[in-house]
Amino acid sequence: MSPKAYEPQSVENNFYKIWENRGYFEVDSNKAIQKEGKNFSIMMPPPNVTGRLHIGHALTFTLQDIITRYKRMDGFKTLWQPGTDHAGIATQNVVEKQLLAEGTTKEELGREKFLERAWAWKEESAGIMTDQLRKMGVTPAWERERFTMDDGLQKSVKESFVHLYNEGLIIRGNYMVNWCTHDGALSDIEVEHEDTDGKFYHIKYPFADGSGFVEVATTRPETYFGDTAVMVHPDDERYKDLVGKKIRLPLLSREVAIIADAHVDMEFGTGVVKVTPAHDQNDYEVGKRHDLEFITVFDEKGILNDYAEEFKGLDRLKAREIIVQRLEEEGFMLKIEEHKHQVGHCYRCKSVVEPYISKQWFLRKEVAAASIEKTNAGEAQFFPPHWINSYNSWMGELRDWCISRQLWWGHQIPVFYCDDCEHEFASQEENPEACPKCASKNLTQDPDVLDTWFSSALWPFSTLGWGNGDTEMDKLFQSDDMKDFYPNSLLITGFDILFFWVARMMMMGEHFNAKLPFNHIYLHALVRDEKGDKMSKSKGNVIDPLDMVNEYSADILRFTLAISAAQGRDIRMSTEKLEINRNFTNKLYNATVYLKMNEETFPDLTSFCLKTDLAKYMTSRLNQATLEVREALDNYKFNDAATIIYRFIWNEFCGWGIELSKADKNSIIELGAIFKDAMKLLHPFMPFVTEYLYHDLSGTTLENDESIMIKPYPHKTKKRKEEKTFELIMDVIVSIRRAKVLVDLANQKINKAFVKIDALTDKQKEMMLPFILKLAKVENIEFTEIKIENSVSDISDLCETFIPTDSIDLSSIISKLTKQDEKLLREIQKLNGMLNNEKFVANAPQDVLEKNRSLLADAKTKQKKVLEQLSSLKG
RNA sequence: GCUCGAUUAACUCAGUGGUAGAGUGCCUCCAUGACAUGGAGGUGGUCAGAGGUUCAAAUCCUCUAUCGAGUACCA
Repeated sequence: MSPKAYEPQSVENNFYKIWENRGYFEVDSNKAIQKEGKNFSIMMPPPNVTGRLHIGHALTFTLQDIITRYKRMDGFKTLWQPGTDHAGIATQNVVEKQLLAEGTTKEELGREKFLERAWAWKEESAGIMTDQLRKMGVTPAWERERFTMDDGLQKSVKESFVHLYNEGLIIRGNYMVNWCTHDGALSDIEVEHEDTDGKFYHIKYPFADGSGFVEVATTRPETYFGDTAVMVHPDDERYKDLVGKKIRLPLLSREVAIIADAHVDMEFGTGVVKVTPAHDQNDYEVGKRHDLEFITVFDEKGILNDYAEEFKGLDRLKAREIIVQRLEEEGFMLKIEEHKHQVGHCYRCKSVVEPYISKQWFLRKEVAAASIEKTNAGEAQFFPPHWINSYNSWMGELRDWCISRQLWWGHQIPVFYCDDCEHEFASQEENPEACPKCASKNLTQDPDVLDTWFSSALWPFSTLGWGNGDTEMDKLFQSDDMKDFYPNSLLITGFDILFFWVARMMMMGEHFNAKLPFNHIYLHALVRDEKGDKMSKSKGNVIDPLDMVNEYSADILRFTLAISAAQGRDIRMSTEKLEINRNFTNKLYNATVYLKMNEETFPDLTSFCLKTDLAKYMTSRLNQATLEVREALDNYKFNDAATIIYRFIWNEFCGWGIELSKADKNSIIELGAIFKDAMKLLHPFMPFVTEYLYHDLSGTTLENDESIMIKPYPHKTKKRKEEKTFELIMDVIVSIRRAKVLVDLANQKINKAFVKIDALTDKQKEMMLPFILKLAKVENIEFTEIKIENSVSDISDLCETFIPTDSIDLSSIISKLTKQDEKLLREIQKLNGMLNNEKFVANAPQDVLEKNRSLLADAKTKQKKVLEQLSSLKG
């Protein structure tokens, strides 16, 4: 006995295991339907091995799976490459926290032991993540799962690094970088600028000769120990004579000169600016222009050094208040203003980021030139297209990318220093034997690791074996992979990592393969809560996708995300939407129940010729839906594709197809075949329920038969001539139902109705009749060419219908209408009485007056309609 | 500051030159043999505002308003 409703929990896990065990997710699972030369590849954006899947993952992987399943069914040799990312800073922080909880630190453990811990954590976390992905029903080629630090990918990172190093595109130098006192050097985009309420400190900078002072304003007074000049604008009349004069820094014995530099904005502040070349990006440039001294005043942890004299040993931020207090005591503080400005924070640990001079490795921006050109020449296409603007504006102002990180977890930089001759060289070997210059065996590897995004940037081709050597060849990748799958057909990811990841893949992919890594780049938006707020742990409005899978089903979550995924628009997630789509799965299930009530099993649509007019009509509509779904999917309009299927199944197939079949039982077996094809259309969106119902209708089981997921996706057939007649049938039925409502006979069977349609053939009439009788609930239909008197009528788009009033008992309707008329008359009289009363009009509040007037108008309109109906019924 | 996006029915949103759409809600009716997680019929919109182009504008152009995002910068 079938259960009353579809039970996803008992289906989903079981089906997934069968699919995976049968290798359906792997490249050649659809060999039987593959067509020569049709290849499709897409790389999974590797989730970080730091935790659990969130709703954004659910969206991105759902969309990727929809396209993958579609392409696989459509005969493409399909690769969806899975994997996880080592996520340097984030993962190291997670492991450090674990150590902290155990009362130890990574320094106590040592680098080697720490890395063992990190690897153990990685194994655990990656396992959790991929299990969660399986719950979503997604189908990447799991046998090829990669990790950004596995053996092969370590090799490809070294390969690319050594290559770029030898080309002079990777350089090392002392530059001003973004420095996090917790996480070390960061790239420009790893700094989040936030509006902050700060203070503007106006400090007295006295002339060294005691002849007065200038007023200098700063937001970071703790940096003044590193001042090596004071500057004014060369055209500033106020300060022209001061240039060249000496300043004695407050509380210090050090003297600095006043210089002129056009960088100064005369309008802002006092027009006099302190210059701290070692702690400010602009001052750094000024320092170089004027050959100033670069004085660093705090160490890598942010602790003030000797230059801060009495404040030495304090954290630079904690010291600020103390310094300000001292300046006040000594009379150097002129005033303190409230000041809104932007302060950079570390995107991982939220510490205040400092501009800091440090020796780091950089990838020179020149590496991106060709990729920018090719993108603009149209070699890769963005969806939605406006993203190319953001891409260009960022690429256009690209700066050298700081790629070294002061971490242990990651790809250690493959550069070695000779302890004897100081020669520096890059090597792919793990432990090079000797210095290539002096043959010394005393070599030291650079202790830093590479920015995580460096290895991610190689992902579209490193996973295809590029630079892997023969590590795991034939298992994780094949020798033809680069030929078959590069460039990747498509990238799907969130717009928030356009710069972090997409841009970097573009430059690296182009540099190493002379082709951009993607043909299409689809950037999806953010998932928000039902009020449109961003989800965050602190707000407590996070929706856990796994909870949704358990509460509803993977199918329902996936369909909800897909039908909401309009290009370039954020998605508002709500339980209401999930419920709507749960109702949809219920509809699918009950349609199947109906079909099976009438037939035991149903053939495939392609295996026989349709006989009934209804099935021919429905197949024509299915064809239209198929056309539109394919068009939508080919353009990554997931919401449109899902909507088209939803409407076809609910409104057309269930709303009309099933209802009409009640007048022609011979059509049911054919409708079942059509429904099975609709399940194929829907399969990429709702893989489980479609698999279940497909087999249920076929009289097979997944256990004993082939899956729907490697059957051909429906193709367009042709539009059928039956559509026209069925449009008439439906119009007549709706028209008669409307007319019945007029005489209060909705849902009741009536004896007779007339239908007036111009130019109808006898054959059409014959085809139409049984459907109209059944669905309009009429005993007799007569086609007419003239208007019928003594009847209620309905004028529709394609027809006019008449229900004769002589054949039905009108007395109850007439008495009901008469009563209504009497009641309305009393109401009108009462309102008229009030409104004709001068005293009432003069004294009643305006709103009461208006309300009564509008009530009167409504009552009059209603009465008019009632009287019209009465007179038409009385004939 | 610059760039991009959004503004369409009560709500959530589709709709890139050709008679304004869907789902939900709302109103009226219905326990009818797939489904009340449902069915039937209906109500509901100066497409943010103002100009312009066009035979024709929600759609293209210009400006304005409001909201959102990114990015740069003021020491």
